[in-house]
Amino acid sequence: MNLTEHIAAIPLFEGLPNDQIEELTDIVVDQTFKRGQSIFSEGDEATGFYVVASGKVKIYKSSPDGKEQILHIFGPGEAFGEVPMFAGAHFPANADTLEQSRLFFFPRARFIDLIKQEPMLAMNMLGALSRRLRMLATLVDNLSLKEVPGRLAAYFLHLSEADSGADELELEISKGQLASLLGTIPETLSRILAKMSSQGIIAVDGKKVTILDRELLEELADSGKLS
Amino acid sequence: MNLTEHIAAIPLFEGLPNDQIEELTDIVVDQTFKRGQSIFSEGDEATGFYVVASGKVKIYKSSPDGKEQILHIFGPGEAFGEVPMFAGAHFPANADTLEQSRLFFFPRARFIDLIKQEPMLAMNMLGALSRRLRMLATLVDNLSLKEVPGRLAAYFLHLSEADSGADELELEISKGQLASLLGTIPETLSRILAKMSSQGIIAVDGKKVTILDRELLEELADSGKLS
DNA sequence: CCTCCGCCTTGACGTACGTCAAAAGAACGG
DNA sequence: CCGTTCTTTTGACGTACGTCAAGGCGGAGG
Repeated sequence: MNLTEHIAAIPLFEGLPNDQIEELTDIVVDQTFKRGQSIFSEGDEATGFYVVASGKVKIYKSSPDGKEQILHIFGPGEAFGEVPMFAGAHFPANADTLEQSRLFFFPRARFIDLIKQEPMLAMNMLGALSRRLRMLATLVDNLSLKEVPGRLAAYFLHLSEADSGADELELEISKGQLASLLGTIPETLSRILAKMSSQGIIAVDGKKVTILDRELLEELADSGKLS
Repeated sequence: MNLTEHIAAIPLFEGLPNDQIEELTDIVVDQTFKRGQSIFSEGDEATGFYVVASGKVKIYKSSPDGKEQILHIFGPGEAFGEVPMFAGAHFPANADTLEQSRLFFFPRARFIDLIKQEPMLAMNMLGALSRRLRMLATLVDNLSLKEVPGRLAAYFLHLSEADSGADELELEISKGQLASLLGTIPETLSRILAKMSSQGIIAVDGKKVTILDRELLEELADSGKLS
């Protein structure tokens, strides 16, 4: 698979005419990052945005005392860092790789030119941002209206859905990362996993989680309590 | 001021050629809502989006047991409800008026046609969504990394900035609403306001808040503690 | 095979904040 | 001017979850 084919396969660029894909290929910068590397930090000037070709990237905010809240985790085909392209010149959060990753970088000015020419591209970008907004809205919802067991239950159900309703889930991130994504800390997550196991709602084996009682899990996700 | 002038004054439509403004005027629906009325609810099918002409609107999520978390409060000139236009067919949150409000409604299909013709409109929409995304990101940040006093301090500083650094602030929403916006409850907010007053950081008189010690307030906003 | 070093788990403990309850102001209509 | 209702305040109390600290466990490397 050559570069042009990679680009054409990115969902964000779906439905674009071939000459636009070519133009994108012309302006893209192909970059490789090692595991745990910083891609950009909050406040950095944004000169363009990224698409994940392979690997995983976390977007997060961190507090002065080192705690961090993960906002998103992006995998292959997903774009990040577009916000400052349209809203301002600096990144509103940090981005690190979670594993070795290949990223496509699109420089700001040349990309904006393309958008202005191609309405389809603009529509795709609008769609991407809207979905992002929707995810953040549910994150806020979870953080403020549910306690940790509820968030965790919702997360498992979300994973299950993404895997067409499967009962066996594979965590793709470490439990520490998961804790940060849920707005808590590893210790708390660990305790809750133990509790949910002991109640027969799920079974945990390393990174493999099996849903045993979907009913209870759903109840929990709807703000039910773990007794 | 006639309808066309109103429309032309909306930031979202800034820089559009006159014929596009005319087209917008053709498709807009002018609506009036009383205080406390529901505009749409989470899950409702979205047939278009809104712009606030006058009044105030809150966007919020609510939990089964009646608690609510406000995501945004929009005033004159601001748009809301665009997300499902691009990401799906239903609204991801609820919208209620906070006071009597006049809203412009733009039907989905006809508006999308306009976007496809006019890149400037697309760019404006992208800018609006990006700014929204940025706000939500800081909300998540605050909710998970700061305790309530820190969030409140950050909110006051934000208000002050919006008023070019003034020390006298006017709360435009009730304290109950403010509590919900900060992800807490009126009781807690009340106690913290009392504490901040007694420490001479601020003075509170009804809806008027005066910043007495900006230094301390900034320290607090950066995750400092209230002793 | 053993050691080192992340990651995960478990326990004891403190506290910020939510809940429940009651009362005092404000706001509003008759 | 007074009842009704909503908002805000204050107090007593419970608890989910964060902090601190000490092991277990498994992989990587010598």
